[in-house]
Amino acid sequence: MAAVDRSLVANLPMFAGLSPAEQDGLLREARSVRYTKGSAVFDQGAAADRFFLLLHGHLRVEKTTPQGQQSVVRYVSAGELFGVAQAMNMTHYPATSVAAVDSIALVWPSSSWQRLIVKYPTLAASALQTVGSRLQDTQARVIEISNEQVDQRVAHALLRLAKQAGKKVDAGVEIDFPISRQDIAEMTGTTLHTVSRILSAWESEGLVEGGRQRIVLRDAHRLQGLAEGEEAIQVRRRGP
Amino acid sequence: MAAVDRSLVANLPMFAGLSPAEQDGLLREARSVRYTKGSAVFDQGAAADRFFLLLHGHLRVEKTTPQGQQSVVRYVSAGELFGVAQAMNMTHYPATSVAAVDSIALVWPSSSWQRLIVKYPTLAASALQTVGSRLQDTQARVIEISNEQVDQRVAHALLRLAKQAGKKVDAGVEIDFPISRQDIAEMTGTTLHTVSRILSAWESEGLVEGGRQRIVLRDAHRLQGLAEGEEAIQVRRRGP
DNA sequence: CACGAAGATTGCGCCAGCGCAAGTTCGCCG
DNA sequence: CGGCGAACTTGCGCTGGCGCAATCTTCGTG
Repeated sequence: MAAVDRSLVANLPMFAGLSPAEQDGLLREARSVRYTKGSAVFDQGAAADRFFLLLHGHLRVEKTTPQGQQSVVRYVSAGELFGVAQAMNMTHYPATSVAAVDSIALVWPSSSWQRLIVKYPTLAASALQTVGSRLQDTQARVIEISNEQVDQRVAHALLRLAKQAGKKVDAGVEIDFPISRQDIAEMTGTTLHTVSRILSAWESEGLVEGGRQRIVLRDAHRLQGLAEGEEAIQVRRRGP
Repeated sequence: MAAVDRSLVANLPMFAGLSPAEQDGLLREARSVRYTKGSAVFDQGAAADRFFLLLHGHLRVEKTTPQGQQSVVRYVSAGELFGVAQAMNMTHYPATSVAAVDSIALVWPSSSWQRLIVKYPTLAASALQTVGSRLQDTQARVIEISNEQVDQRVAHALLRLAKQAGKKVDAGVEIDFPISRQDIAEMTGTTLHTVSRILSAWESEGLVEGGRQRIVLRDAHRLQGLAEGEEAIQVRRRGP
């Protein structure tokens, strides 16, 4: 747990409004922790005694119902605040966060939150903005799931993932962490089987390229079209 | 636009941490505005130049996609902050708010937000909490829509509405504002037809009592059971 | 290098719930 | 008080996509 270097965070919006001295002050209260792929940063229902800033890696946030149904709520990318349950007056984490790849996060004790937001008002603003944009995303998802066909939703999900964690490769844009068909199903409110069928179809059309826990978008533009409701290139009906 | 009496708001959590003098100070910057049933408090896409506290009434918040699909995002009840888009760094309102009944709200200019949260830190905390619990609700909805059957979702929606805006009447608990089958359909991601069928079935079982834009829950307990996945009392299959 | 386990694919049958369409009731307004 | 429109109800047929189940592929591990 060496001191965290300012340069790692100085260009994040959250730190932008702070002087170097303030940045150091805020960092001094944090520890830096590594999480290996597959390990949980915190579990749904656990006491919300810490909050985090992801420095490196990707997390999958998932929620399980009392009946055992699981859903992927979102993915967290580097630079994002997360685990701020305490700030919303919740005593326990509402979901589980799992490292999708080896990751590093800054960790503060929740008990410092009140004191810190007084000292560094940017923090409250950042939190509000983080939570706000998450709310927007989630509402967008509700509307998608309510109004769109499964293939449109999968297209939307892939495009969003690519935007958030896309890495340019020869073949197109690859999603930069391992993600299974099951994960995509849980993001889009469908089943692993249906996702698999859809991706297979798209693969044979050259829209995407799949692999085990791997997806490359080869034609983001046509996917965008699908997401917006254009008919897939498919069995053509007999015309009049 | 008479001065707002402190007594109207003193018992709201948002004002609880403030001295009477501070309460007055905050109120002095607000105007009180009436909205007649059916009128819009603000429109989706409009500049977010004001934020609000609902004093009396109920609002329906709805969102329309570019393709024209509409969804009911939530209902706002008295005592809640709303229209705080500006606080999340959004320049425009992401949804439309319509008065479901004649309503009264306190209105502050968004431009004062920054100054006010410095002067009254409770305000930032309230906003964060408001947005946070909204996020929780919305995520819960995603999971419901993803994993539950339509009748379960409708049951959940009714129970939530009753909890939030239920009025005790002889026959049970009535939802305290006009709400159409269409509205419920838009909340649960289904069609008006399906909602109508479900409510008719429930009515004939004595679970609810309906009317034009009116719903009374007669047996919240059994509805709760349905919401949690118990089989409806229905055509019994031949046993083995 | 062989094996096991997790992930992915694919065929088949079925049904919840949507779309369409026709009718009914309610409440309001002239 | 009568007529109109909005809200609601209901029947019918069709289909998207789910559930099940069997098989294949890939990767990690001993």
